[in-house]
Amino acid sequence: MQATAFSPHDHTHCISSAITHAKGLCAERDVRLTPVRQRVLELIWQSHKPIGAYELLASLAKEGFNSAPPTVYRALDFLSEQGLLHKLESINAYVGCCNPDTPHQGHFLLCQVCHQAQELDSQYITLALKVSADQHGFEMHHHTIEVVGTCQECLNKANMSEAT
Amino acid sequence: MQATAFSPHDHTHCISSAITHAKGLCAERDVRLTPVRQRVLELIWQSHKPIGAYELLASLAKEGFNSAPPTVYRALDFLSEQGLLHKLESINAYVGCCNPDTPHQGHFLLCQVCHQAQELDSQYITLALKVSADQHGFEMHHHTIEVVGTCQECLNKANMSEAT
DNA sequence: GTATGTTATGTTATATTATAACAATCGTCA
DNA sequence: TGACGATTGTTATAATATAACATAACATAC
Repeated sequence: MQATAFSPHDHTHCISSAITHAKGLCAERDVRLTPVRQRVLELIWQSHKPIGAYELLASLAKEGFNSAPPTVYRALDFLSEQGLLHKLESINAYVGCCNPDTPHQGHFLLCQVCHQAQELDSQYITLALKVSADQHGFEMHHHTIEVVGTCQECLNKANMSEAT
Repeated sequence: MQATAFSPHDHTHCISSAITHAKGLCAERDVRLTPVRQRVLELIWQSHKPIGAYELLASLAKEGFNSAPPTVYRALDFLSEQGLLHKLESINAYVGCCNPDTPHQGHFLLCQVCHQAQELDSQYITLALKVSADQHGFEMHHHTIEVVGTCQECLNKANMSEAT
């Protein structure tokens, strides 16, 4: 589990390592990380916040890529199938997946102030969901867990400015 | 907690009791459950499945209500503020809230086969989310928990037809 | 009971998010 | 090379949601 989204960190490193990782995975799986797919993944990782499809599309357009909606949605579909990103349903935005090796659905903390997203992978949450589903005889396929609130960094900033 | 959505039950009773309940709550809170708001709530409860805004709008139109999108979205906003319904973010659809007295966010089981939704209120899920949030110093405001899979009824049906 | 402010609704237009459908191109490999 | 599947291009449209401003209904102080 990576837990750095809300903290200062070398994000350039995040991007390049995510891309390297993605290239490796796609090679292994014998699927094609084409230029537009790779660029979309880079743009997603470059953004410090979850990014919407049409914002991606605008960036692609500036860079001379084809810029009709299907282009970006196809890339998002591909990346999603490969587990390289997650869609945040409550805000219709996309984030890179921190751990694309093992299939999973993310659990997310979304900060209302800085709009950054932190992916979690809590065993407890997964277990609690499984227990609830089992109690109802429900067979769980996938899930969406999005917690909206204020991250530690933004809470600190708020406290600082209050103290003055 | 109510756990009947996936099981056969007297749904007419669900609808009327939900409306009676809503009327009481709105009276207590001194807010107005106007005709269009009440009708939207009824339509939501009448539907056995989560229902979309434009489907509601079509029903309202047939009944002679004003039928421009703001009408239904305003009603949905009101009902949501009063805790009388939940929005299922992953499918852009709305369901009546089983327990509008106490403010909460629902946890939902969504069946891929019959498309019904079951609201849960699991203490374990809530606790697991709180623990995860606390670990990250994250102040939780609200959340979206949607589990997609197959409900017991539909699993049974599938097994039955397999057995033949 | 009427002026006034507030809440709710009507109306038009448009923003935002996403997909359908079909044509053209690219890659691969027999 | 030619045939096939995968990918991309292109046009159009579907589906979901909100902005902005006008009008009407309701509440209440005077």
